[in-house]
Amino acid sequence: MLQTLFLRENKATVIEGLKKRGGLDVSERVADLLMLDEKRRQTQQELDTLLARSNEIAREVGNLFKAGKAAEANELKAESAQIKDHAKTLEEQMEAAENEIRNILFTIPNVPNERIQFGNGPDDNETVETHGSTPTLPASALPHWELARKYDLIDFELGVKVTGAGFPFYKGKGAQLQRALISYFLTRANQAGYTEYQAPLLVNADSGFGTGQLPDKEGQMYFAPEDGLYLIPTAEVPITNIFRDVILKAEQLPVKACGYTPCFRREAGSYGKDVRGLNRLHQFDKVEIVQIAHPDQSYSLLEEMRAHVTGLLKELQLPYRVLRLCGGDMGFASAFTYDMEVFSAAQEKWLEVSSTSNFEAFQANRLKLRFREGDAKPKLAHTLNGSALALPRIVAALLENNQTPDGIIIPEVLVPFTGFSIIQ
RNA sequence: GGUGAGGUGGGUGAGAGGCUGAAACCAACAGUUUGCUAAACUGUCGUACGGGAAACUGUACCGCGGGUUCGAAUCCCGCCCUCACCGCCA
Repeated sequence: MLQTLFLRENKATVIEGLKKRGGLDVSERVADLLMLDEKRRQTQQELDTLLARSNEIAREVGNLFKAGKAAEANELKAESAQIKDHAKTLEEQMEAAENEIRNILFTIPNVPNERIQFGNGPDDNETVETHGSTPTLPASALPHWELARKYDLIDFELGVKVTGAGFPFYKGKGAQLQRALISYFLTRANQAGYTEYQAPLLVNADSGFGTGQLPDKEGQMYFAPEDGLYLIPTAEVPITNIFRDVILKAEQLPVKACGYTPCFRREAGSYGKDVRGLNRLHQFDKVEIVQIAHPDQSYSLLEEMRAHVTGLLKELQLPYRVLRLCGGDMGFASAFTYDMEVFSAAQEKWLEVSSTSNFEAFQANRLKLRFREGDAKPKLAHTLNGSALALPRIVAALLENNQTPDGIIIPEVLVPFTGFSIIQ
């Protein structure tokens, strides 16, 4: 959520910047909002004056009663009654204006950073880095869902029986490979200075609101109505919300946190396309890295996070590319996003395995996540997060790219975690 | 699930209709003292939204929402949450 004050002072920049999101035009909404804001401030001034008078009367009445001048006190009471009526009207107006302002703010996405290009969608993203060569597989090569069956690693049908589509069982070496990847990712995040958390998998509405899943994208989350709790779609939600309503000291920045969680996504409406095998699931595992940063540092830290993620991909010896998303393909809250994709050789497809973003102050504004320098007024911090990494598509690429007539070769860095070097 | 207690500033915790944005203590920060550290002493020490060039100043906020009253942290009603004990259980 953008700040009203920021909007007031940077109206033109905001409107221009948002056009990069596929030509989005917010000029009308912003104009409405600023008008409401103007009205809100006027109303507040009026109301404050009124309440100040009311407080004054209350004090006088008290003094008069003490002095035994009941008659004079009763006169003042009459004035107070009038003020009260008027104040109530003004309060209602204030509240109405505030609500309208908030409702408009909810519809305005974050302003893309100046380095972000105009674009309408995925086709306009720029590749900023590629690494590794795509392996050429023999004609007999299999897609990962067939390899998973051949080596008895993943059972999709069993998942359907027990839960439903998109909830696979991992089995034997398949399950062990999952555990190894999680452990490897966490170990590397720890080494990079991220404090590990094991977070709740259900969160309350305040948290969903804090990171921006609510009020808009509630259809994406599983919901337990009895308890009013949401299953997390990513560890970003519980981990970032640790810092909701927190004022940090500037010296504490950057705060680096990480965590492994299963992620639950309803993926409503995405059936039928690219959903085979591990490509898109309702439940999947992911290690997430999060940073809370000083605004001056957030972009250098974003590069650090990108290097962390690509470092993992290099170690896993997966061919990858890094995309800088264009305005039209970026998430609602993001100001700058890198997507990391690995090449899945049998499907001959690039699969997104990480999305690493700087939200600048957009999320922090909702979270009321601030920092203080010296004894200055608190300022909003910047938040960043990235997958490091999401498992299923990594597994898909590993299985496909590393298949040999003898079996599936486990990358060397993983062997200490799996305890085996080949799946046969 | 049952019963009871309670939600006040970074923490502990007082306040029980006006003098309370809130005592005291702890923590934190700045300074004095000191060969250094510590101790001691002094001072500062909530947030938001307004007004103001600034100094400063107005309003709101004591879990949340209503109500009573000239006046509510304090009284009344509803809700939420936390804790303790019992029951059940990983």
